[in-house]
Amino acid sequence: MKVHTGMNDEIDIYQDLKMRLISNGFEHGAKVRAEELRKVYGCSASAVREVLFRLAAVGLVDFQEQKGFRVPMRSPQKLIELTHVRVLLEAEGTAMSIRNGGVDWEARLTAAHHKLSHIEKRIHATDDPSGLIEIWFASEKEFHETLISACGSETLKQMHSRVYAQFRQQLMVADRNFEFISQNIRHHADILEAALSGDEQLTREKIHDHLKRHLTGKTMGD
Amino acid sequence: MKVHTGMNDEIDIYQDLKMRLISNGFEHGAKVRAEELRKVYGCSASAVREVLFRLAAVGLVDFQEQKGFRVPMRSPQKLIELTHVRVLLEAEGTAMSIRNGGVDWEARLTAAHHKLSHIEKRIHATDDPSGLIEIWFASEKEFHETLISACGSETLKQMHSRVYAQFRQQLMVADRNFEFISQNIRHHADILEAALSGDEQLTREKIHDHLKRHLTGKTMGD
DNA sequence: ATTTTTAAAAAATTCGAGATTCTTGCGATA
DNA sequence: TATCGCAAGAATCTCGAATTTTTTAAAAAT
Repeated sequence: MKVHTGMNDEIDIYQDLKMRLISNGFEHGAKVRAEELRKVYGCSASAVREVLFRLAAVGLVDFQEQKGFRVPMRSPQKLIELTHVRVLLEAEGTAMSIRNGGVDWEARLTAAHHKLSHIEKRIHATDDPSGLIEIWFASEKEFHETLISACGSETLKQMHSRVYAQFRQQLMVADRNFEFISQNIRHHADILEAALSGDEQLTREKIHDHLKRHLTGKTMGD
Repeated sequence: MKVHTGMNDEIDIYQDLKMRLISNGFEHGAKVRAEELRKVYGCSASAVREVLFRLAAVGLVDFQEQKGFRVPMRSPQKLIELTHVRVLLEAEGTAMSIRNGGVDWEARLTAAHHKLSHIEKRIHATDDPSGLIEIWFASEKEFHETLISACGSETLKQMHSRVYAQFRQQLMVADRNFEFISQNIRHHADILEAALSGDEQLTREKIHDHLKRHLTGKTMGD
């Protein structure tokens, strides 16, 4: 039997750092020093270094020879680019899912939407949604991943996963009032409806509509 | 003054390994042991390990926790998936280049095509094109990268670069007779012509036509 | 004969110290 | 006063040994 020592495995370090990076637990543009994180995780600098390399692979930290690691800067331009590629992949993947998915996929999509919708209504109803943000993040991710889950292309899914993570990282998540939430409820319902109707083109449009406010360069609010 | 010691910098290791991986210098599915490559490059295993992590970022090696690195297996399915995503990104990027590129881009594209066309004609004319393969690879890459070079999205270009490398890795390059070359000459010319005409939709189709034989699951020959 | 256990070998990972490279601040020179 | 050079300090990178995990092989048990 394994004893819980308080030390963390590398996977935990990876997941923990990934979460911190995506949920803006670091200042954008700040250095990420392996030597400092070493103390936090109770391991050597090399171990952290490796994890950082793996995170750089996903694009969540930037790596530069002899300069170490940095949290990517936030920029309207980058958000636009990521949104653009995300829509491209997500619309294509969803269209493929519609063709290949069948009842099983429709069931999973409905389930994912049900959960997401539930959270969003709770957020919409309350004054202080801060405690629900984490759950909402997870549900949103699951819904959008379910959309493309039956596309049949691991390559496309991996690609989407990377873009999605970087997209998230570019958004500001701190102290916002979730004004967009009622709009989002509508969007997600529209996407679900279009997908279940089997109308590929309509679904593509709904996905595009859902994300198009991030293509203007004006919004950094979610 | 620096003395040439025969030791290689990490960047050299990276480039060298990348080339070996793309040009099928390893057996597919084979393990890539840092401990073995250490001797080849005259450095420690950790240094190689880091390089391998960076290559795993591009998808040229697979990494698994506690299992080390492996050359990705070749499979018709994977080639189809990579081709699909590649067409998606390349068609989109080229369409954007057509909109944003201007004369400068057209000039660069014409130049890239000129070089590529030159090589392809030489290959078409000779009996033993083996000495020209490397140059052809580089020219083909440059042409396709030039297509999307004016798209204005670093994100899209990076994504494409990854997919392109993996796509290449999936192809068999050994001892083939370049029967496809005359077909390719036509394809590349068609793409150039469509792009210069400013017809986005036509260009998308020509790019798709160029790569569609890899979408059938029957071709592994280039 | 097949499965399970156990032990040895091999491989992958971690570690901390030493080497290298970059950054910073002070002083010399123009 | 501004620019350049230099040195001290800090950060990054490299290394080979030590540790942990996986794999292999042989022996024991069913």
